[in-house]
Amino acid sequence: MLHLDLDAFFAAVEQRDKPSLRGRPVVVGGVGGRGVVATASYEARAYGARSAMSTAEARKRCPPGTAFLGGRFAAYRRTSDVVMALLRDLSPLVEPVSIDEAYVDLAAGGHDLSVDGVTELARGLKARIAEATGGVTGSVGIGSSKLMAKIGSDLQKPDGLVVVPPGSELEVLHPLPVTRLGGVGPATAARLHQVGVKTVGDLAAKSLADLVALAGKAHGAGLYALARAEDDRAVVPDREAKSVSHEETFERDLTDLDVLNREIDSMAGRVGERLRRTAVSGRTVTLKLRRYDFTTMTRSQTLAQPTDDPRLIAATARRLLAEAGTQGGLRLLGVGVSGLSVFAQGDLFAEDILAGEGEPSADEPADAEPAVLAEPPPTERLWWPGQDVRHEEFGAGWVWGRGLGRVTVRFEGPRTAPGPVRTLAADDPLLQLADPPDW
DNA sequence: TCTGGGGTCCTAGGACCC
DNA sequence: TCTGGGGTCCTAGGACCC
Repeated sequence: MLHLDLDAFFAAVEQRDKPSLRGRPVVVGGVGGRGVVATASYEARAYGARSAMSTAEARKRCPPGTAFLGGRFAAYRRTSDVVMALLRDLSPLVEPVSIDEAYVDLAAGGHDLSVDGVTELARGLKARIAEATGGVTGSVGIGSSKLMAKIGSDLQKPDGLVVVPPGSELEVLHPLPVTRLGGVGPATAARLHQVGVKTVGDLAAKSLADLVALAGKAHGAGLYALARAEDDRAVVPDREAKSVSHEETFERDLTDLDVLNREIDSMAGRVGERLRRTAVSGRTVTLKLRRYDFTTMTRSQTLAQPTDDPRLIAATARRLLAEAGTQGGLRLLGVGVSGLSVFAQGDLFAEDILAGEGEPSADEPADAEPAVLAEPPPTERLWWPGQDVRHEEFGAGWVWGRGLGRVTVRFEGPRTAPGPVRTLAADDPLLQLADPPDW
């Protein structure tokens, strides 16, 4: 198993693209009054800037001339894609953990798995990454499991390369602080320290029953196994998303319900757009709120049918906010959808709910009547339920598979104008189903 | 000018069902 | 005529990760 972790990734991309930033402290993250640091370059870390620190604190620590940047995620995404493609040249089993981190199952790539073999392979990979990205470096760890690969990549940052030879796992693992294990955060670390556990070796001396009592059933059993370097977690290349959400911390706490409701509409719009882009819908709408005193709560409601309709998501979230109240002011609101499935049921149904529940027109812009901006293009494609079809592939329509012998085509206007829904029978000529699958 | 934003997984209680 | 027992779904919160 190989683990790759790109070094100070966002800051490294900025330094690559802006030569004037090279060799200087760079901090990427929120630059507003309530921002936090996403990535600090190694030069900025020398002054004590760290990820997750408030940007205000980082400004105090870093000298004049430090660059504080808001971040250019499209550039980071492009660079990440280049790196992930290099990893996929090594093996079909690549699991991106985040934009700057991935596991690679080298065994599935048919490589020489000797220590010398994988060391050479990693050297070549690092060189290709630096070349293809214009100088972004990564730290590589290789071992007999995800655990050991990740521990290895962490051992020699930045620009590191550590191979943990099979058989030496416990030797490497046991002297390390427990906090190096994934899943041991501040809360678990504090509890472990209370019972005298500081290193992974200390952890390995605890009984399974002790750890389950301390950390719960699943977590306790997980710690027990990791302390023994027992880890058979597989590389999973394509994880399906389980939820989609958007949240926002305001520059100043907000109290006005009208203002907050407009924020909800905007966030529901973004969530709905992302659901549609990935051709999924969800049944559970969750409102997250953080009050003036940083207390955080969630309120959720599960609908009878999955939806991707921003209006229904917003109406549900608004109701949850009205029930929760805004007393004292809110510093954050978030809107999320979970319980995802691959088909969109019932935008007609959603219309019914919106129309049937009180003040619909008060919530709706005056020009809400759906606009058909374009007829569907003459199709040369076969569509069937469940098929993943991208917007640009067929112009103005969206296709949703329902698996019930019909296909819903949604005609989309500009981003702000949801279109009507037309349900087509399986034999509708629009679909040109030459060879209908067995629905 | 304390404390982001996007996620995942787990736990626990109550409702409900057979 | 003391108190069953699983299973699933829903909701809320917490811990954790990058």
